[in-house]
Amino acid sequence: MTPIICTVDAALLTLRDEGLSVALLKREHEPYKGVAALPGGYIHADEDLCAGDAALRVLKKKTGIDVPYLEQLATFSGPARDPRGWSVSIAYYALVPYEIIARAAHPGVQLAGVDRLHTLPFDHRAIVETALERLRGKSQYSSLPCHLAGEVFTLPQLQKVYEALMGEPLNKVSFRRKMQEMDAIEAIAGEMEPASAHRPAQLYRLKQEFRAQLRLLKRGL
Amino acid sequence: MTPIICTVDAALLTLRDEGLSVALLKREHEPYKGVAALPGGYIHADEDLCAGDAALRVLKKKTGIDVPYLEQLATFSGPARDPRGWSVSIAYYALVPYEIIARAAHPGVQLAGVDRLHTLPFDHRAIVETALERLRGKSQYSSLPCHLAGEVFTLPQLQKVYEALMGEPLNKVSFRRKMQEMDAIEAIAGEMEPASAHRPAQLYRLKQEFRAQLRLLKRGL
DNA sequence: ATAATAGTGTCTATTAGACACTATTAA
DNA sequence: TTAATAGTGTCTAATAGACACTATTAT
Repeated sequence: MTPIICTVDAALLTLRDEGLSVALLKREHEPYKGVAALPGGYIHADEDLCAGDAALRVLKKKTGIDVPYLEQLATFSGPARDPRGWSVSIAYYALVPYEIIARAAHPGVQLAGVDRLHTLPFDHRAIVETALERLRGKSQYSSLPCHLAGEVFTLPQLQKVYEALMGEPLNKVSFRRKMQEMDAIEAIAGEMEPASAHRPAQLYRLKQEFRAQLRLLKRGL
Repeated sequence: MTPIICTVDAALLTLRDEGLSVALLKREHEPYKGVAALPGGYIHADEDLCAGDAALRVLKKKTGIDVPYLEQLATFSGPARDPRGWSVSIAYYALVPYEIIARAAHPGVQLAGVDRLHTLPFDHRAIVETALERLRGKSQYSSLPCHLAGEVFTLPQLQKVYEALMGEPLNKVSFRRKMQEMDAIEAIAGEMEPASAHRPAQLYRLKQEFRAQLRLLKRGL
């Protein structure tokens, strides 16, 4: 009896001007050697303390990035998804502000717009779709999108992030009321865009205690 | 290098008068032989088409029940959760109307109220807690609780199910408006409780198309 | 001053909840 | 008829959105 193959895969998502994008890497080994795919790899039973650690290790090794937000997505499994045999992939998604990718990503990391994805090997397409569903769903009623907005951000910037994820414009007054009610971000003394010909916006950051845990709204946006 | 142990575990949840309960079974083998635990077992690479199939197979075999609603919960993993070695458990939760359990469950199936759980082996406690969080969270804005309400049910019964899950009384008018807006259940010609000394209630059932897929509300209950 | 965007006050529309009323059954 | 619960109409409260206004910057 051949053992089951245990791997992790991660959809590393970021928001650029071109829209939401996912990080792809050319595979170094068979199967699908040379094909762009999600970063992934075997669980190392001798060093990983859980599958999430394996995902962090793989992401750091293959993309160069210490991802600030990682969440388990779902586990994909079956006899046919990997040509090597019956396999389990514990899939994660990571949210990373684009500024971190621009600064730290390995040269081989490609960003592909999620709305015009080429075919991906294995069931990586399904993993990306599931990640988008999760991200868009949780954006309706949580602080999750803050993780795409950068270390510090203004409310107009954050609103644009939410709008990009929800796919529709939001009311400015309502958005600000909701952000206040959510109580997940805090103003920083100091302002931004002093080089711009208009009133500068207040800077905010995600409160420390909500970097790992989400803050939920009683009623959505 | 020892291979990673791949298993599935399931929290089979049902709603009785005593409240939300989870199905436990005395373990037939080591480790923890004789201890009450969640139904679970190895993935069988030669017969299971995915981990969800393994969960259905294990539940049918060990509890006697063909569960009508099964959803993947999360995957638990690590070197210490199982004394046999580095292991992965793909955890599921099942929702089953109590009438089905009363009719079909094997004699060995115990139901334990989730609010006064004894210690459970492995990380089964964490699995149950995660299932409850998921169930209660989704109950706020989806048709999920309908799966605990039986094959056919009345609106007052369904409201009691939602109230049990949300832990608070709901406004009758608002609840009915939301159920109508959700459009996941349909009235059945015929009525119920003709043996009762009051006006009989209209019977409803979950629409066919929402047995496998959830229906979501734009704004929660 | 003007242009540009940030931020807020306030009115209106929508949605949720309270409450009371009618409906239908058995005894 | 009464008692009991189902189901609904309608008023009030709470929430969300529209819109306009003030604020602050560079030119």
